[in-house]
Amino acid sequence: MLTAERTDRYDLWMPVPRGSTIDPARTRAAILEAATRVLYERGLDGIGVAELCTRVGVSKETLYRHFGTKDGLVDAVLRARSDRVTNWLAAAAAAAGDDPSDQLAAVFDALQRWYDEPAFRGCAMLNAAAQHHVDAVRTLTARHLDRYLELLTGIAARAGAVDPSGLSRQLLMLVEGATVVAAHHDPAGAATAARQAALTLLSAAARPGRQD
Amino acid sequence: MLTAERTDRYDLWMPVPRGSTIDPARTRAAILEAATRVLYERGLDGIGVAELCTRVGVSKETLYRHFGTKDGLVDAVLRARSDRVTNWLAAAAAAAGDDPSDQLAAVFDALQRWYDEPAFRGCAMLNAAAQHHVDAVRTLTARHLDRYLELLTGIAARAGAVDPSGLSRQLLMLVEGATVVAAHHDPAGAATAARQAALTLLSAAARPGRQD
DNA sequence: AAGAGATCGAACCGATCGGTACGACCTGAG
DNA sequence: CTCAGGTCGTACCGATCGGTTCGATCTCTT
Repeated sequence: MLTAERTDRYDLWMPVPRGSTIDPARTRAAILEAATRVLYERGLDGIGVAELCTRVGVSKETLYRHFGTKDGLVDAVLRARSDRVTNWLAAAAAAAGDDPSDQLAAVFDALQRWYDEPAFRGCAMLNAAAQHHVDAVRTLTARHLDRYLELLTGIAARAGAVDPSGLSRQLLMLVEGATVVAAHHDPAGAATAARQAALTLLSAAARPGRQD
Repeated sequence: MLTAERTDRYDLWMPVPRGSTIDPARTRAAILEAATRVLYERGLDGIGVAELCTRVGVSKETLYRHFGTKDGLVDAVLRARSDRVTNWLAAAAAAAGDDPSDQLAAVFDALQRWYDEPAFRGCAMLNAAAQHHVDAVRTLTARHLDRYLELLTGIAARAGAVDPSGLSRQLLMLVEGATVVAAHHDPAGAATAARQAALTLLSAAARPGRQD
C-alpha cells in the first residue's frame, strides 16, 4: 500500500522518496491530507468511515489506530485546515507590501482565487459547524474566526482606523459574506466585489467624517 | 392527539377553535411548523424521523402520508422558511417609510432582533445547504439568496446608486456575513455593525466619487 | 346506526452506521 | 534469521436509520 497506482484515490504520498514504506507519521499525514479533501467534498456526515477509508487508501484499523474515532479524525482535519487557511491568507497579505490597503486587497484577491477553484464548496469550518452540532467543532470554528479577526485588526490598525477592532469585524463580515455568496449563489467576482466594499470601508474609517 | 397537554412538544395547534379535531390540512400545517423548529434546532440529519415524530406529536404514518419522505418534509420546511423570512424582512423595510437609507437600516435592525433570540442558530437555509448535499436543497438556498438580492436591489436603486445590482450584492454579503458572525462568533451587535457598514456603502455609492 | 377516513402506537424491515477483532502479510531493526 | 509491529482485508457487532404495515381508536358525515 501507499504506492501510487489507483484511480479513485488521492495520491498524496507520491513524493515518498522510496524506502521506509511503513512510516506511521507519514501514514498519519497522508490520511489527514486525503481525509481533508474527501470530508470537504462530501460533508462530515456525508460519507461513512468504510467508504472514507477506501477513498483515502487505508484500512479501518489503521485509521482508527491513528485517530481513535471519526470525531477524532474530524477534529484533526479541522485544526489542520484552520491553520493552513489562516497562514495562507496571512502570507497573501504579507506579500502585498507595507500598504494596509494593498494588504487588504490582497486578502480578497486570494479569496477570489479560492472561489474560482472547481472544488470550492464554501468555508470548511462553517460547513462543519453547520453540520456537526458538537461543541468541539463549534469551538474550533469560533477560534477560526478569531484568527481572521486578528489578521484584519492588524490591517485596520496599520491603516489608522479610528476603531480598528470595530472595522475589522465589518471586514470579517465581508470575508465570510463573500464566501457564502460565492458558495451558494455565484462565485464569479464575489471577492472582487467584497474587496471594493472593504476598501471603501477602510478609507472611510481611516479618514473619519460622515459615515452614518 | 393534537390536544394541548405535553411538556416536550411544541403546542402550535392550541388556537384550534374546537370541533373538526381531525383536519388533515391543519395537521399538515402543525407538522410543518413544529418540524421547522425542531429541524432548525437539531439540524436536518441531527434527528431521526422517529424522534422527530415524538417531538412534533404525530405518528410516523401521519407524517409520511403528508410528506411522503423525510426529504419531502425537509423541502416543504425550507420553502416555508424561505417565504416567511423573506416576507418578514421585506415588511420590516416597508414599515420604515420611504427613505431607502431608513429601509436598509430597518433590515439590519430586524436582523439584530433575530440574532438576539436565544434560539438563533444561523441562517436555516445556509445550514441546510451545508449539511444536505442534495441539489434540491442547494437550489432552494440559491433562490433564497436571490430573494434577498431582489429586496436589496430595490433599496439600492431607490437610493440612486450608480450600480444598484453591484451594490446590492455587497449588501447581501454584509447580511450573510453578519449572520455568520452572529451564529459562529458573537451575536451581540453584529447586525448593528453591519448596518453601519451598509449605510457607509450606500452613501458612497449614491454620491459617487472616490471609493476605491 | 353505519361507514369513511384520519390518526395512533408498536412491531417490523433491510440498509447503513461507527467501531472492533482477527489472521495474513510485509518491512525494518536486532 | 527472527521478531516486533504497522498494515490489510474481511467479517462481525449492536445501534440507528428511513420507511412500511397493521389493528385499534376516534371523529365526522350521512
